[in-house]
Amino acid sequence: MSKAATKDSYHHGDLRSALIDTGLRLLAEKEGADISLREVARETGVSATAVYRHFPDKDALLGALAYAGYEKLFDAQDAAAQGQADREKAFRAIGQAYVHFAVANPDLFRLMTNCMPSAADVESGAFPGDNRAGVLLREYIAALLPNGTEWDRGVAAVQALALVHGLAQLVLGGQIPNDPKLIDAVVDQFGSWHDSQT
Amino acid sequence: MSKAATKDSYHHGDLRSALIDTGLRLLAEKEGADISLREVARETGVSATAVYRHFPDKDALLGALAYAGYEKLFDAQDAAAQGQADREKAFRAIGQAYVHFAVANPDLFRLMTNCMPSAADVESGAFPGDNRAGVLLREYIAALLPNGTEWDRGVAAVQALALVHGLAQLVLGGQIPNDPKLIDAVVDQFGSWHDSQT
DNA sequence: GTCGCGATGTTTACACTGTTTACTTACGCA
DNA sequence: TGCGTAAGTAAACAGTGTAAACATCGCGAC
Repeated sequence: MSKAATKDSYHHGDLRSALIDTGLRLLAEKEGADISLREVARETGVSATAVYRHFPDKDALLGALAYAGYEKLFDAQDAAAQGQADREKAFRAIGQAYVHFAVANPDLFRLMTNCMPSAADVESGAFPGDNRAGVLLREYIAALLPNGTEWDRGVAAVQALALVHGLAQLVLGGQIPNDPKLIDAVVDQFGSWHDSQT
Repeated sequence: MSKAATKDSYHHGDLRSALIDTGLRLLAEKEGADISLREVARETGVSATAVYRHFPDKDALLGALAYAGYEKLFDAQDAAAQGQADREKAFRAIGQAYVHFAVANPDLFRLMTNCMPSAADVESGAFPGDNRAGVLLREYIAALLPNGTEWDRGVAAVQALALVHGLAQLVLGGQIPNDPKLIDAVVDQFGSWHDSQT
């Protein structure tokens, strides 16, 4: 943002974020078709090789798009959790927000799952692992299983992640109808299972 | 199989299945890299355009590979269910077999999820929806929820699918350690949840 | 002020991809 | 025996990711 707004000059000003912006736009516009480095450059009004001044290769560009996608996802999850009365409802809202985000941004979400940060990435700080959703997940599970071992809590966390992620994937693939009531019911029942275990 | 074994002649004999074989082989060999039509043809010892006599385009070839993958997956699930004492254990074995298959064949599994048969495909008969795993899933859920409505059973089925599919995806992506004990525990606990609800 | 250097662009080129078109081969049936 | 057609080929085209060499601007040191 420091040297932006000089888009007509030889030097672009802030090409890196401009490329990310058009990348996100193309992902939102072109349903199903995957994105090409040259197209992102062309649509930004810049030569293809200019991209290489800001990203080592195409994967890095896609990774940056995925990163931006995760930030949008976390924002949506935060917003969904904000309005909830208690922690349990917030927890469920976060899970539902995950699926709804995937449905609303199918291509971006698919890209995100392809470039998903591994546990190593998060620990090394390359990805923002300290997002509010992750914190809430840990908090919620700790509260649900106060007497549970670390192992039990880990299993519960994995279950929550897998359920929500698999649900999103299946809805996107058309194996499960995109029915908000069904999605909410699946997530809600997962919560009540853990309730019944306390 | 009818006119095979004449691989040295101008006409290949059974090129279609030969292409599928090398496609599966390449998927198993090249970790992470995606497959190219030309490479499949080259590796089969045939020109690239010969592929088009058997598949309308690349997507169709990949679809055939995915189809073959599903058959292997269903076989693995059948085998896993076979040795189990009761239906409940068979149910869990099927779920675990799903994840283990994904871990053992990561690239094939990724391809399968990209070319996943939609509900419409299965109903139209394009994909074998009558696999033993699907039947067992329905049977098992019907037995678990004898008094449940159709809706309840649908929710339970979606939960089972989403949990197992999401688990496979997360393990493949490295977000969850590839720990068989963890995988089994996650699937097992899902079963005990439903047990506690009956 | 101006000068030069490094960051940021561009053009050109290469190997590779999926796909179309036109041509060739050989199998099976009349 | 001959021929139609299914099943192969080679050549060409547009598009891709990327490397190499060249051009342009911005900013700090003299």
